[in-house]
Amino acid sequence: MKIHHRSVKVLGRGELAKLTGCNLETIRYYENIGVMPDPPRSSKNYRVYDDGHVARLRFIMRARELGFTLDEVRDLLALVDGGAQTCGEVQGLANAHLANVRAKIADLKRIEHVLSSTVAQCTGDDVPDCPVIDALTEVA
Amino acid sequence: MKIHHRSVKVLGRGELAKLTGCNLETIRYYENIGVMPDPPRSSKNYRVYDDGHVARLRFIMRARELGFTLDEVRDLLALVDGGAQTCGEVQGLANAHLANVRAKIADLKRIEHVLSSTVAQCTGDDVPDCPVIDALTEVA
DNA sequence: TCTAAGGTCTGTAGCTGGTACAGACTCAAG
DNA sequence: CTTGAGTCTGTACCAGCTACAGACCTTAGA
Repeated sequence: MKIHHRSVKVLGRGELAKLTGCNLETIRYYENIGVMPDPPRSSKNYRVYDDGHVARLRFIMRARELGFTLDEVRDLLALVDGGAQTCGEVQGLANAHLANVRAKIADLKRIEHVLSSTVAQCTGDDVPDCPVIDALTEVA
Repeated sequence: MKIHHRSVKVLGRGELAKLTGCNLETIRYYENIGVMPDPPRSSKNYRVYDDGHVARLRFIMRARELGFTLDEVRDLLALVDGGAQTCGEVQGLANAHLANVRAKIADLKRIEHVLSSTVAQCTGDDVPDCPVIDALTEVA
């Protein structure tokens, strides 16, 4: 798998995984669900990747790091692949996702508030009475 | 299923669901995974619940609302069931969970920051160039 | 040249936390 | 008696991976 061809490095699946930090099996999964293209195969049916695959996988991984779902990633990629994406369209997707992220933050902050204020009432002693249990048990 | 017995109301699965707001199927799921006990059965094999089941299901639902995983719920219930829980033990579990919640908030805030500052650079025009795509594409 | 270690191939099962549906049975009201 | 609603079971499905079995292939060392 160390073949050079017109300065385009050709990679096996393991090398792509190592290069991108992506899990080996995840690459195959992304191909199955169609966010990564089915790569060409060697004579012995081994997947053969190039720079384009590296770039696309990195794109996907960055989008995932930013919390985009794979469906959202698909939408982003569809725009990019179409070659006719506009800043406005992409901005729309990103803003929709941003709204989700902000909603999750709000949820978690609410949870954090309830938890921390309840735990703050704990004595931490070896006694059975506990404000946390009370909060979970009490009839709202 | 409207039988009264020494002032202990007996409930069917649908009534338990309605009373707690829990999904019907979720109740069975909780029994399968062991966070809810297998209830006694009627002569025709129907599940029969009482006040104790209502209280336990509410406990579970409140813990879930506070973001405890079902594993964490199991731990909380094990302490309560043991009857020998101490405030210190419960506090430990709650604090561990609180740390997870805070970590998630921090992650999401980081994401929110990256996303919002990138989207802010968008013109939103019908042009193909887009700062969001650039951020996802650029070689880090 | 042989062999052993590693990479790759496929399909499939597992994880969390549910949700949903099919087909059989049962119960209550009209 | 019939009809509609409730319940029973097992099973499949969702996201987003991860892991493993068993077969094949490649490469390095002896």
